[in-house]
Amino acid sequence: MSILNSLQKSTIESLQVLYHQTFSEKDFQVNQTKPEFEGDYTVVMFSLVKSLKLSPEVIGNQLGEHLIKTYPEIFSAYNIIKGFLNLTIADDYWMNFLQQHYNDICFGKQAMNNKKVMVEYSSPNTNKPLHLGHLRNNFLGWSVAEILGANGNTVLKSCIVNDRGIHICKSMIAWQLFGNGDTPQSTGIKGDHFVGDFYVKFNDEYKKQVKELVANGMAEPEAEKEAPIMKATQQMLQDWEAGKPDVIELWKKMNGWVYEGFDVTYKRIGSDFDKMYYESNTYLLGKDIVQQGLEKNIFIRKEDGSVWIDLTADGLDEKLVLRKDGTSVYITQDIGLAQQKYDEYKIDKSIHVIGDEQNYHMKVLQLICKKMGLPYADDIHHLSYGMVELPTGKMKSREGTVVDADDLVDEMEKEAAAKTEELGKVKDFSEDELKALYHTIGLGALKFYLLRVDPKKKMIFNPEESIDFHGFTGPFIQFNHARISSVLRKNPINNDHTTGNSFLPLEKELIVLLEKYPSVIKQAGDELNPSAIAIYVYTIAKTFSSFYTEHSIANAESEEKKQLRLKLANMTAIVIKSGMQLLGINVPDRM
RNA sequence: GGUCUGGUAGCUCAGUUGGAUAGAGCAUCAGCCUUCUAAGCUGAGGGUCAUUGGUUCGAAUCCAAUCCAGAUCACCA
Repeated sequence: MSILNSLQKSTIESLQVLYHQTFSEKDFQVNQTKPEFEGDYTVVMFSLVKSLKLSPEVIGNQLGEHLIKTYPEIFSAYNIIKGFLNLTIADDYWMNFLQQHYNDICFGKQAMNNKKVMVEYSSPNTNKPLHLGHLRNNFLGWSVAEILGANGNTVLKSCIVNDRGIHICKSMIAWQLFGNGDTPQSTGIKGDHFVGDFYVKFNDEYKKQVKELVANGMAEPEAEKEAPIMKATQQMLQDWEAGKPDVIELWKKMNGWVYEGFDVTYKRIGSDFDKMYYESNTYLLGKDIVQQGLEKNIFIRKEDGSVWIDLTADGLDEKLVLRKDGTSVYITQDIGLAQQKYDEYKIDKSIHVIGDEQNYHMKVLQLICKKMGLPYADDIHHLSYGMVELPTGKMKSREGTVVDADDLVDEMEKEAAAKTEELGKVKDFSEDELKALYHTIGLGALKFYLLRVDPKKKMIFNPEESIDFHGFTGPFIQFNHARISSVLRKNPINNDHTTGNSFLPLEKELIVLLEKYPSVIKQAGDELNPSAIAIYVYTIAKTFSSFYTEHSIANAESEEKKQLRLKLANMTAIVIKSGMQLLGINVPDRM
C-alpha cells in the first residue's frame, strides 16, 4: 500500500475512534508538506470542521496525537499550523520501503488485469513523408500504449494507413507525367520522400494550370475543377475503384516505395504496431451498418439518394454518411472499422490518437455508434492532442514550412554528436557505440521535448532554436542516469538491511518522490497523459542531481550512510530508466 | 453565426482536481570543477494567473459575463 493510502486509511480509522463518525478519503485532503514546514505529508483540517463542530486546531491536535500513538510504525511526529496537520513519516517506514524496493525493476507497475485496449496511432498518408506533427502523434501513441501496459492492460497497437483516395492519385498522376520512369532506387531518394516530391509536383502543376485557365477567362472555381491534371486524377480514382489493372499496379508500386521509406523511419523512431489496417481494405466497411440504421430510422435517405443522420437535437449538425452515388465517406468507414476491431479482438477500450482538429468528427462518430446501440460505443476514446505549430503559425506543406521527421531526427543526432565530442567523456567508445549513443541522446531529446507537454495543448516548435540538452530535457535525465551508473559500477551494494540512519533533507526528498512512482503511473494511465511521467522523471533526476552535488555517495560519513545512499541511487536509476522507457526513451550507462 | 478548446515570468511550459508566500527550464546577472561524470550545483532579478463579478474559512483552479487567440461546423480525409 502506498504511504498516501496508509495515511488516508489511518486517518479515517482515527476519526472513527475519536469522534464516532465515518469519513471517506474524499472528505479530507492530503498533500505533500510544503518544504518550508516540518513534516512529510499534510492533512487539511478545514473540510472536517463542519461535521465535527470543532476548530481545525483542536481536530488537528487530537488527530495528530492519536495517529502517532496508534500507528508508530507510520508516524513519528506532527505539528499544526493553522488548519494544517503536518505529519512526519517514521524513518523506519522509509527505510523498510527502500530495503524492499531499491532493486525492484518492476516497481510501480500493476499486475495484469483482464482488460484489452487498442491504441490506434500514427495514421500516415501514403502520399508524403512523416513530419513533426506525426512525430507527436507517434510518440504519444506509443507511450500511452506503454503506460496502459504498465497499468496492467493488454495493449494492442494499431495503425490505419490512408493508402487510397484522391490525394494518393495526385502523386500517381504526377509521377506518370513527370517521373520519366525514375524510382527511389534509380535516384537514391528515400521512397516516401520520392513519392512526396511528386505530390508537391502535382500541386505546382495544378496551380499553374488553374492560373492559365483563369488567364483565359475562366472563373476560378470552375478552373479548379476543369484543370486537366485534376480531371485526370479524378479519372484515375474512378479507375482505381473499378480495379483497372494498370492503375492498381502503379498504386501498389508507389505505395510500396512509401512503405519502404516508412519502415526506415518507424524503426528509427521506435514506432511499432501489432495490427495494420489499410484504408483500401476498410473503405467499404460501415455500409451495412448504415443499412441497419436506415431500417431503424436512425438514418434518413434524402430525395437524391444520399443518407444522413440528424444530430441537431444533440447540439451538432446533420451529417452525411453515404453519398448520393452510394459511396461511403470517412465517417462511414470509421464506424465500420470500429465494428471490425471489436469483432476481431473483443477489445474493452479503443483509443484513437488523433489531432484536436478532428474533435468534432470523433464526437459525431461516438454519437452515431451510440445511437446505433453498438456495444462498444462508450469504449471509444479520442485521445485528442494539440497541433504542433511554428512561431509563424501552422505548418503548411504548400508553403514549405513543414518540419520533416527524418531531417529533424538527423539534426538531433548531429547535435548530440557535437555535444558529446565537445565534452569528450566517451573517447574509448567504438564507432558503433558512438552511433548508438548519439541516437539515444538525440532521439531522447526530441521525444522528451514533445512528450513533456500536456497532449491536449497545442505546442510551439521553433526550428530556429535547436532543442535544448540542458535543464528540463531528456539528455539531462539521461545524464543523471549515466552518473548513477558510474557510481554503482565502482561501489558494490550490500543487500543487508540498512539501519540506524536518519535522513538528510535531500535524501528524504528523494525517497518520498520515489515512493510516489506507482501513483504517477496510475495517473498517467487514467489521464492518458505521458507528460505526467515526463515531469515526474525530471523531478526525480533534478532532485537526485542536487543530492549528488551536496552529498558524496562513495565517501559518505559512514559505511551505513554509504549503503543507504547507494540504495537510493540504485532505486533512482531504476525509476528513471523505467519512467523513460514508458516514454520510449532509452537511458545510457555512460554519456 | 453555432459548438468546442485555450489565455500563468521576456520565451517554452508545470501547477497532484479548491489549500499555506503561484513553480520549473531557457534567456539575463553573480558564485562554484585537485574528491563519485559540470549535459551539473547554489543564489539573484523577473507575475494584476486575460478582465470583471460571483460561490466560501480559502480561487490560477469552480460558476457567469466580457475581451483575445485557435479549431471545427464539406457529397475532403
